Amino acid sequence: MARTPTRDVIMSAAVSVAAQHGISGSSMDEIAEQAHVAKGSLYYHFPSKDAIFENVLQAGFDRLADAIRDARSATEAGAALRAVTEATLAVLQQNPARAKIVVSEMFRTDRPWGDAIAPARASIVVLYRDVLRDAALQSGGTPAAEAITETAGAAFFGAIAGAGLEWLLFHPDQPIGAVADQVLLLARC
Amino acid sequence: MARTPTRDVIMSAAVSVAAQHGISGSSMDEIAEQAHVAKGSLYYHFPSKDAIFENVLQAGFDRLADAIRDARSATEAGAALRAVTEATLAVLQQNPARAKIVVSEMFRTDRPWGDAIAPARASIVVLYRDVLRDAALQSGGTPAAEAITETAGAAFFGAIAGAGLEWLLFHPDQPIGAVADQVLLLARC
DNA sequence: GTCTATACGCAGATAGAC
DNA sequence: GTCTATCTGCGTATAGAC
Repeated sequence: MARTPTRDVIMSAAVSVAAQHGISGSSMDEIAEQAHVAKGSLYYHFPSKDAIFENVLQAGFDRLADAIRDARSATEAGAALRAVTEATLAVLQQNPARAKIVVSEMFRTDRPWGDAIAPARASIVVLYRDVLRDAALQSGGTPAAEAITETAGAAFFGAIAGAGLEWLLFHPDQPIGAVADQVLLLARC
Repeated sequence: MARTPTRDVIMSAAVSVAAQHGISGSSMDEIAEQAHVAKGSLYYHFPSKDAIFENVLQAGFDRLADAIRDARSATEAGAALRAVTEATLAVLQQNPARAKIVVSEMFRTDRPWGDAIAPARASIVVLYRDVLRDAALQSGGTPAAEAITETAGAAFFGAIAGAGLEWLLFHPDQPIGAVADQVLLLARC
């Protein structure tokens, strides 16, 4: 079996540690231990602790964006809302540790790496907004697509994230479809 | 004017500092500076840093729960969904610094004070669930109220929180009613 | 590329005067 | 109740051998 590059091992370890203690609460000592490398080696692959988590978040946002795009394009228009919801939940489920970090960093603007990841973050909100716009057009144009803003996109993301974390943290035995039902239930009240 | 008790000054300062740097990133030195007291005085009013934030979060959760209950009971059944949404947004807007902390701690289970605030957190999710159940009964019993679980409550909270933070952080000029519209738009797609 | 050893500052917490 | 002074450990980051 091909050996995983040390750089990736370090990033995985960082995700795992940060899921437990938060990013600020994660020490380079613990990341090194979890990655089975010496602390000094971390600084060969990354210039600083901040750089590690900048890369972690960038990768997490990119993966989420890819999942949304895939679900949106691989689905007939009428079912896009459910497809995107389930695709997002699947990404969260696939790596719950990373999910906790990505979700909790989605609305933090005060990080050293804030400027670097802002575009990736913003594009995710826009993607969710566009999915909602598609659905509005599909259902006869009410509300008007232009009336749907990034704020609604953030609400959609928040709904999936809230349900997803409740699921993974407190009711992990629920099937993913049932969780999606609870999210989409907001769309029917 | 009556002087604010030092204990409250410290808690306000802690909120303000944590909104900028996160809880782990907040130092007792900076909290003391912001509160205009010496660091030693913090330890007269609280036994530890953790204790300060346990109290901050408990108070934040309690205030949110009160707002939800008030909005729910002061409204005729048909408008409860909007009333609760706007009431929640108003709480966030009234103290954005506290809002950031409360929202970001809603789905963290790994804190020293986790057990202490878990009941308050859980009761908020249940409150949102019950508001959704009310709305389902109101609109003719579809879906069945029993089919609406805490997961939907968490989704509802997440939707409001996501929209609210997007609003306060990136589009603070929007009127609160417009933000509520974007949240409730999820309910109409 | 990976290691060990170490420099250096900062954070949480305590002691004790006033 | 509030202050100043101080202890102590931990955390990031660097130096340099292998």
